[in-house]
Parts: sequence; C-alpha cells; structure tokens
Amino acid sequence: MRHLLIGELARRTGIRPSALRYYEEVGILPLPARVSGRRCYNPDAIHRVDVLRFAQQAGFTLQEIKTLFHGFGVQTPLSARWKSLARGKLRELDVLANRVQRMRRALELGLKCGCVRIEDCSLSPADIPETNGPFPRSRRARS
Amino acid sequence: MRHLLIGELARRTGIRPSALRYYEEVGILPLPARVSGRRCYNPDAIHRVDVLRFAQQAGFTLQEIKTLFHGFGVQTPLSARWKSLARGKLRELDVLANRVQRMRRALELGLKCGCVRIEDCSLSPADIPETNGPFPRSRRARS
DNA sequence: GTACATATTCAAGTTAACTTGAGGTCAAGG
DNA sequence: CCTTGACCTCAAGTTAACTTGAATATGTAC
Repeated sequence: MRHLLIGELARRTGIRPSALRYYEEVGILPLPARVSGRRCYNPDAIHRVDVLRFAQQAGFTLQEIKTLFHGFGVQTPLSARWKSLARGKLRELDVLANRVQRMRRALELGLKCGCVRIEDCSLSPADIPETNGPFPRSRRARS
Repeated sequence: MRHLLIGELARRTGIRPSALRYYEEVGILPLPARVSGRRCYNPDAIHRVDVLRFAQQAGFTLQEIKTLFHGFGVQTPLSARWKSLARGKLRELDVLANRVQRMRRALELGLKCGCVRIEDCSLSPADIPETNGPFPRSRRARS
C-alpha cells in the first residue's frame, strides 16, 4: 500500500475527513501530494495523526500542538518542546484534579447537610479555588 | 454596606458585570432589586456567585449549575430530584478524575519519549487514551 | 450645570474545533 | 453512456459562555 486517500487515512486513524482537512487548513498537518486533485498521503501520515490525537487527548489545544509540531525554532528537538509543554500540562491537570476533589467533597456535604437554600450552602469562600487559567476545550467524541 | 451595585459585586467576585448580567439572563442568578433601573444586590449575592464559579471550575456547565441552584431552592428540603442530580454528578466527577489520571499517565509517557522528529516518536496508538466524552470547558481567564 | 463614572438594554461578535451543505470533478463499473 | 462513490472547495452553521459596542440614562463631584 503505497499511498492513502483521505478516506483511507480517516478509516485508519478514526478521524473524519473533514477534521483532517481542518488540521491541514490550520497548518498542523502538512499539505499532502495531490493526484488529480485528491490528497494522496504517505503512510507516515497515520502516525502523525496518531501523535496529534494523542496530544489532543492529553489536553493540548490544536494551537499548542501546532507549536509542538513545528514551533520553538527548528533546531530544538521535538522531545524538548514536548517536555516543556507537557510539564505545564501536568501542572494544569493537578489543578483540575484538585478542583474535582473539592467539588466531590462539596457535593457529598450537600447530600448530607441538607441545606435548603444556596445561601446556607456549607461551601465557604476558602473552599473556592482561584481561577487558575484556561483549561483545554475539546469537542464531543465523534458521533 | 447594605447593597452592592453590579460593579461592586464584580469587584468582590472577580466576575465582570457582563458575565453577571449573563448569568441573570440565563436564569442562574435571581433578578436583584432595582433602584432607579440599577441592579442592587444583597451581599448574599457574593457567596452565590462564588459557589457558581466554584462549580464551574469543577467542570459543571451553566445549565447543570442552574438545575443545582434551583434544586437548592425547592420547598422540600433536599428533594429527591436534587439528590438524584447530585449523585449523578458525583459519578461524573469520578469519571473525570479517572480521565485526568489517564491523561497524566499519557503525558508522563510522552515525557519519556526522546524522539527528535515526529516520525521518530515512539508513542504507539495503544498509548492513546480513549475519548470518553467531553473535557470540561471553561473560558480563558479574564484579561 | 456640566462633566464623569457607572449604569442600562439589545444586538452582534468571539473562540475552538469542527461539521454540514451546496455545487462540482473524476475514475471505474455495468 | 450513465451512474455511483469518493473526492474537491468554499461558505456558513454549531455550541458554550461570554464580550463588545452603540445608544441612552442616572447619580455624584466640582
């Protein structure tokens, strides 16, 4: 199997053609060869898309992934770029995990304590985490 | 300090007036008293907004928060409806916590990968976590 | 009384990450 | 030759959670 058409790449990666075209449009995937107008992908493309999705699932935005793929200047190895971004993401994940725990406690408390109005809610301002910057958005899993 | 104008509430909570009006518009915050057209908030409003933001930081959508808040206000203390919702949210939080753990593992795995070019990346598709529903969305931190 | 900050409403714009739809091309199969 | 299916482009739509802007009103300070 020498080349893949977009449909084949979509099947192999689980990513819809429209999304693949979109990744190309925003400059994350390189322009593939064309044969009579159709995109003709090298098999490497599968791996590239896999890595892209991996990063996305780990909470990176497409902009971050773009930076990861070809930002930071040419000579910096991918691993260095990845590490810098990944460490930041790990910190963000810790913040999120913390929020989740706090919310759990609050909900459990709410189930127990029986406050009837929100004003009586036992959450104290001290329980409320600071706004610690953005968290990645992602679409629903494909239908 | 008896009442707060919207700007004061904004200052106290860190939430911009436009967002506060929005919350009111979608029915999360109750309509405050008006004095010559201006919103005149009870100091309780600060706590209400704090709780709202707390829930939001933990990954609740505004729609869910609306339901939760109205659950708090229902005549019957801790209505069955509220309990059911809260338990559902607890389960969702568990799922989210789980996902965060998987993302952590994925990131740590990625940190170990020493690839220089994407083509050399040793990440395999098996390392890629499954898509298990949406990731919590939140707006960028206010400018 | 005039300037100024702050308030009001309403409509339209923003962002991310795509999807959907209209309208058209192209090679292969019957 | 005609249909079918996969492909193409480009524009517009989707969703959540707001923001921004325009036009207008109001209370306070000087």
